[in-house]
Amino acid sequence: MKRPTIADIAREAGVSKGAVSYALNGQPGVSPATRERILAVADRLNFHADSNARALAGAKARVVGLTLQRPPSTLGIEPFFMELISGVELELSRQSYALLLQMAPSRDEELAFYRRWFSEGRVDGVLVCDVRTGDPRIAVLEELGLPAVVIGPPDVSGRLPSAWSDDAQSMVEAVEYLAALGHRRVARVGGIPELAHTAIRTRAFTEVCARLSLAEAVTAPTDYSGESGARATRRLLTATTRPTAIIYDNDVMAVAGLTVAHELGIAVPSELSIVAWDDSPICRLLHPSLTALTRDIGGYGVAAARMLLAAVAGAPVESAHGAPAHLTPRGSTARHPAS
Amino acid sequence: MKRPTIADIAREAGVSKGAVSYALNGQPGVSPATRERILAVADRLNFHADSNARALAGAKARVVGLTLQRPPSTLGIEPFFMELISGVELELSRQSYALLLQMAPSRDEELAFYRRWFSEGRVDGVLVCDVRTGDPRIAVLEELGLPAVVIGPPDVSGRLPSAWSDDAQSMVEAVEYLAALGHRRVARVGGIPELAHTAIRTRAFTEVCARLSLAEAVTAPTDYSGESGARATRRLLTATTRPTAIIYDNDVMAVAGLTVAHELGIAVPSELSIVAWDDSPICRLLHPSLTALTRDIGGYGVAAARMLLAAVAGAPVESAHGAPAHLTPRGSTARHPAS
DNA sequence: CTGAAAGCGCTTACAG
DNA sequence: CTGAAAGCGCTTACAG
Repeated sequence: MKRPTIADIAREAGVSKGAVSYALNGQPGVSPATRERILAVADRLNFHADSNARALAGAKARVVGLTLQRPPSTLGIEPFFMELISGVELELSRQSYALLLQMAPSRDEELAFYRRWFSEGRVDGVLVCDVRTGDPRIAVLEELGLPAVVIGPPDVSGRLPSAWSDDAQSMVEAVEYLAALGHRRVARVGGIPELAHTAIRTRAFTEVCARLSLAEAVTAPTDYSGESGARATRRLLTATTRPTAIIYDNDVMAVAGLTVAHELGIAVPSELSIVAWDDSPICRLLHPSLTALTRDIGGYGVAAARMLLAAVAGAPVESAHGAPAHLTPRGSTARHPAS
Repeated sequence: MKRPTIADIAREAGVSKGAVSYALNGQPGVSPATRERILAVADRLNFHADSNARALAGAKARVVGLTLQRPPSTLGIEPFFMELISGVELELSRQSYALLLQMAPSRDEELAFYRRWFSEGRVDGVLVCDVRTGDPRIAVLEELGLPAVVIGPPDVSGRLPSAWSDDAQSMVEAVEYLAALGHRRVARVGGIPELAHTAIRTRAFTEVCARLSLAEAVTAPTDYSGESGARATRRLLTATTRPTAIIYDNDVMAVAGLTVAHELGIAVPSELSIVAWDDSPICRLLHPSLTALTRDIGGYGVAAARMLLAAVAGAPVESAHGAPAHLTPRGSTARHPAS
């Protein structure tokens, strides 16, 4: 099937190719009558400008890139990223942009993809996830001058704008809630320690526990997988003095934690309270349903995409703070000692 | 930052642009010595050919597209698709291809994306998911002549090659297993009825139940969400004669079903056996762990991507059958009446 | 084996 | 307001 070009349209409409381009892109330079005639022909021929030709001629590629670092063996993507991508897509579609998705086995390869995309002129900008302290990607992106938005805390995003919310505040809310329920030994099953937002949560957790004079605030590190969450929970619950409440850095691990408690014969919530950071349908479906720190993850995606497209368009873009995760109390938390 | 072009390389290496192109693409037309010199320069300048220019000049865009139909409100992507996408990416990366991911609110918009991608010259081919009987996308893709591979049963893929496995056989395996455990009233919480593979499973379920003289084989339709799975389970378990075993068309609904059973005070597996179609880490983590129909979803993605790239390269491609899902017995199934 | 040139389908100054 | 032309960075016949 032959695709129509602006030359076809120009011929049909009896104008020059330049006029067609101006009309199609809403640029001045053609009279309203001519414009309308051109658009009618384009519509009739079901014309869509070749994106390669447009990009080559200096217009935007109308594509942004997103890389996800994950070992090649890992199957699937965490719920967090699924929601994030949904949100990103929502905003991109709205502005007729497409998303190039790339899984990278390592941080180095992630960097290589950014460089390659830049060299190949494939993307107009990129989204950056899972930022670590001193993440080399920030400097490289700044150096390349490729528009980019960081989905993560602003203090590690360098001069790049970031979209995130205040994790420290949410952590304080969760711990204060547990303390108000009478818990004195609160533990945490944390995310990947190297990630910047994990560090922020850890610091906040330690500080608020100290401020409330709770027992030593233990954070068990994990890789975010259900398996590692289960292992960490087992270790915490079989220690000599076990915690009466555990905060999990994601919902997958909280589900695993609930199962481990069952398995050890520890009743939730009467003997153990559980809080999941990030809410998901499964938190509501379980029995007991999980108390969660709820946030609009898709909203992060929408915001980040919007900021990125603004940056691509050359507008000055500032970091945006979304609403912090807020506590949604459900059946997995209760007073301690349970009354 | 200025990106190097083949002109820069040609100048540095003291050859023509044509020679650079031939050398870079492994084409004949340059002597080994010249080729090596050119490649060395390209490497030193960290050169990557502009993909827009390449595609415009008639080479491949090195991008394939994948659309996912989902209502705009839906957050997240089902585990099945995450695994599938992981597999697709794995193979695409291997061949230096990128993936354009697009969520479409409706079937019509999905079609519009295919057409647009084709017109814009954005993709070399597309992957097609969630095929229905008489799906209009098949005919459109055949008409456009855009290389495409269907991830779904071959009997609805028209002349397009498909990657899938025999769902009927797996369904038979699951029902025979339950019958062997003594179950006579087996129900099913099925997926979206319009999808071709759902229809195949439903037919197989009905047939095998009849063959084994089991009670009327009821399939409750759902939209694959945990919520709809929970509702369907509640209905089945509160009917006058309730089933003693339920097969769920995905893991999310099986988890929801287990929770509903708990909630109604029906013990799993002693009073109710549960089988999940598609296995996932959560099936193993739950208590009891879920008996599942396990299949290599990522493998479908790998196979489909490989077939698509072969088709893009102009090779004849035949539909491929992967290994069918096989039963992985775990704690959620037992003899009935439980001994 | 190599070089010079046309052409892919656009966009965008530049003249009229 | 419009047309003719250059140019984006490649690939690929076509001559030498």
